[in-house]
Amino acid sequence: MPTDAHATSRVRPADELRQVALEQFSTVGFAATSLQQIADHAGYSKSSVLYHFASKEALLESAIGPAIDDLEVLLGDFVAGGRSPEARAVFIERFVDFLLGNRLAVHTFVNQGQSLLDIPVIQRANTAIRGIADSICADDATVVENIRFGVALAGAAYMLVAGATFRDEDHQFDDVEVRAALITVLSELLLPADGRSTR
Amino acid sequence: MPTDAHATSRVRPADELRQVALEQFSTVGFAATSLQQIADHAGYSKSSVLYHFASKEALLESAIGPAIDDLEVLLGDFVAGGRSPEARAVFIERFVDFLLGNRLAVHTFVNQGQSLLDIPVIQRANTAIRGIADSICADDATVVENIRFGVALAGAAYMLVAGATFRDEDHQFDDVEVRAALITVLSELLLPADGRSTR
DNA sequence: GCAGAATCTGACCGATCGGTCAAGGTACCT
DNA sequence: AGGTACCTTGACCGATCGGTCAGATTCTGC
Repeated sequence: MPTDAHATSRVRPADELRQVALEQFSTVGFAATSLQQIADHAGYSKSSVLYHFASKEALLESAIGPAIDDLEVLLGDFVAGGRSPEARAVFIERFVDFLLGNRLAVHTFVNQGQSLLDIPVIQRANTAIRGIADSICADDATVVENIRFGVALAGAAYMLVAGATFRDEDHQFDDVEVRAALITVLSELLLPADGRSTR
Repeated sequence: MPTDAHATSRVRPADELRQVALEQFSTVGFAATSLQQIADHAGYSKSSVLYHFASKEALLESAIGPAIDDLEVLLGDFVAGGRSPEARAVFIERFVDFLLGNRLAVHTFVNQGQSLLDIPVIQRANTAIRGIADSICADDATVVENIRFGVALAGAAYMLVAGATFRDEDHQFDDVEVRAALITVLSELLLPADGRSTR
């Protein structure tokens, strides 16, 4: 018997499963999310999930892989360009847009990147993050610089998903406001300011 | 038998298990950590773990409960005191010391606080965090203010544990340096600065 | 209409999960 | 020696885990 729960759905099943899985992975955690839960949320059976994706790991890879691709492009462009304050400003804006456009994926590998080190796509993500850190902070960067960078990136990533937990339902932020605020705060942190050295 | 006056006192099993469990919970995740893993790491059997703690949840509660107690005291003192820049500066310093002294517990409920909402001690932690946010940010705080606060706290918490992942083995930070750097960065974010409003 | 590919599903597998229980070990008390 | 309170453990339980597989169903090109 066909279940018309998703019979009329024109969304491709694989995409739908990716989205549901990403929501679970980012909020509940990869290990804590079972294939059965993903299947239930998406309206499929567990077997169907494993038909579209060879394994739970492959599903994770498929869900956050594109975001890592974007991040690597972002990193490449930044490394190719200069490290002037102007270039940094452009990078910050693009980086915030990246965070907003891939918030679930970002939250997943930022929060769980250290516990999933044996998964290839996570290794790719960690490498990219380290690359960005190396690019922003010179080799002779001070501890303060490294802390500043880590606080900025991790804090920004956290605010996009978990931060919503601490807001009332009717006090949720507007994405446009969040974008502007994140750019402001990250600029304060990562751009040279009067009387402060960034390297 | 409570009193053991021998010079070399054995480590109490419950404390040892708490420590091992906390290391696992903070790095691998609560759901992803099995009682068997904890038992193996501590050199006990799974049954012994469940002898000292009624359940996996009770073990979590026992492991991060004291940190939440400290956080609540910290919050209470700050609320009782003023919100002057000087009071904020004192709070920031105490907060950083709290983070350094409870880094594993903090990392656990900051990163997983949203996925463990049904556990009492986690609810307590979330309430405390929200209380701190309300105290630092006035009701009429701008979006930028909220973002700044969230980035600061989440970023700082993340840097203490996960941040170590992105450092080479022989380039680890010194705690004294980290303390000073965190105070610097958090002060930049949360204290009123020239030409910028904090509320 | 029909063949074949694509999709979906329930039954099933070995492993592991959190948790229970009774038996045994050990140290100190009288 | 017995008693007893504390500690540790293996055997065991039902449930669920990720994953396999054969078969039923739907879709598509001819």
